[in-house]
Amino acid sequence: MSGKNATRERLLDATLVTVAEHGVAKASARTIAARAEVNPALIFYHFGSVEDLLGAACRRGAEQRVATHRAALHEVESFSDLVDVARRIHVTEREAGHVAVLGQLLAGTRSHEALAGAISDGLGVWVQEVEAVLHRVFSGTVLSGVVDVPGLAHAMSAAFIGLELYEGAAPRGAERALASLESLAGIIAVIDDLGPLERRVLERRLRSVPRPGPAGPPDPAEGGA
Amino acid sequence: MSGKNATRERLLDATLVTVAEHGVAKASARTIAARAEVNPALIFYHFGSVEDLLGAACRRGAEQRVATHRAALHEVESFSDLVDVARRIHVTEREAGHVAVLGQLLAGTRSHEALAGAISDGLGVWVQEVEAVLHRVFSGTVLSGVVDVPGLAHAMSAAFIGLELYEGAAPRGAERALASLESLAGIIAVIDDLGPLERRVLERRLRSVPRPGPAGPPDPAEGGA
DNA sequence: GTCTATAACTAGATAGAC
DNA sequence: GTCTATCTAGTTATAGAC
Repeated sequence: MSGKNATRERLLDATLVTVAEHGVAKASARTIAARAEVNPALIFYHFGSVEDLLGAACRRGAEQRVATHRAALHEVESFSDLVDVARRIHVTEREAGHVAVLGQLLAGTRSHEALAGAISDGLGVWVQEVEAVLHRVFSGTVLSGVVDVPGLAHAMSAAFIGLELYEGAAPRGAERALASLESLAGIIAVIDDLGPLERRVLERRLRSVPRPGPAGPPDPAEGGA
Repeated sequence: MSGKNATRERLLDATLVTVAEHGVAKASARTIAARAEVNPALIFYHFGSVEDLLGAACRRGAEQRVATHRAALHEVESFSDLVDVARRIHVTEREAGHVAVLGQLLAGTRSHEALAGAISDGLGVWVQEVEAVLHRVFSGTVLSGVVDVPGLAHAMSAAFIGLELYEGAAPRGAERALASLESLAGIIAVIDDLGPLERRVLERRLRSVPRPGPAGPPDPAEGGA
């Protein structure tokens, strides 16, 4: 596993770094190859096209980043914990621009439609992890069964990516956005810590809220993995 | 005001359409000029560079889209209304990809850093509108004063842009994300409709939640307009 | 004020040498 | 399996005609 794999790995890593640092617009065969210190033609030899390389790097990157934070995510037990971990992930990934890679590729999908599948898969890795966390966070609370957890996992993942892109243009605004989530976490904590009496009242009232329906079929692209 | 302005307008409109339909990657001087049925050189004559044209189109587009939905936003009186309007905006803008333009340019910022100012301004137009709506929605509720409204306006705007980008790769996922917000709106409605007794209890408990601090300085870029 | 012609460069992709 | 040389097409931008 020296020759071929080494070049492949170098190219995949170089792609992620290039997209993270300079955006998908500058992620050409030449710039990526230069960063990998490899001949540009090898991109087409190993991956067929720049687009396919981007797709492969996307899946790899999502796995890598989620793996980095999986331990922290597994320790989340409350919504406050979640906001806390979100902030730490934000800080960790901000500098390197790792999460923004998904945003970059998401934007690139409009011109390179074949990327959609890879991106959907990459996003799925995050969504799945977030969903598991949310299930844990809401189980046993008054909100269990009322909140559409899988849907919320999608919403939070999309929102986080929006935030990471936002960061690039208006860091102060992104910071304030994240800070506001902390006040939300505080509110949810209060609701969750109500006494048994108030809790009973709230539970009864919440029955009027329409329950989330079944999931429905997934996106065509994200079926695979 | 026939000649010059007509060409300028044509170019601005063509830019928005091109970015919305094919993404910022395909928004070259040639493709934009072709869509405007104008000579590519006129872009450099009127705007100096493609980047500056993108910036000008961004500000214009933000104003245009917010103006389209301003009336609906002004009628929002509750969180359920807001989710409802958000969904209608989503449906209206989805096809044309108008909101995703901001996402596209946000992604483009990493390679064209001079764009940051224009994008921050464009985002500011949305954030300001959302902030006004949120103030109205939360005023008089138990959550008034507890929620960091300006921060939340930033967060919701960023989240919405993330969602519109998401739509491009995984429409089904974006749909589920939006649907989950409706269950959240239902929960907030319940909390807001509590009887005076429970309301009093909740209010007292919420005092323990740290109040949002003052705003702090805005982003360097979004100071101007 | 408007546009043509063109320069200087970079893109993706391939054929074929080694 | 790896890389050089090269082709075609598309990129920004400008100089100068009208």
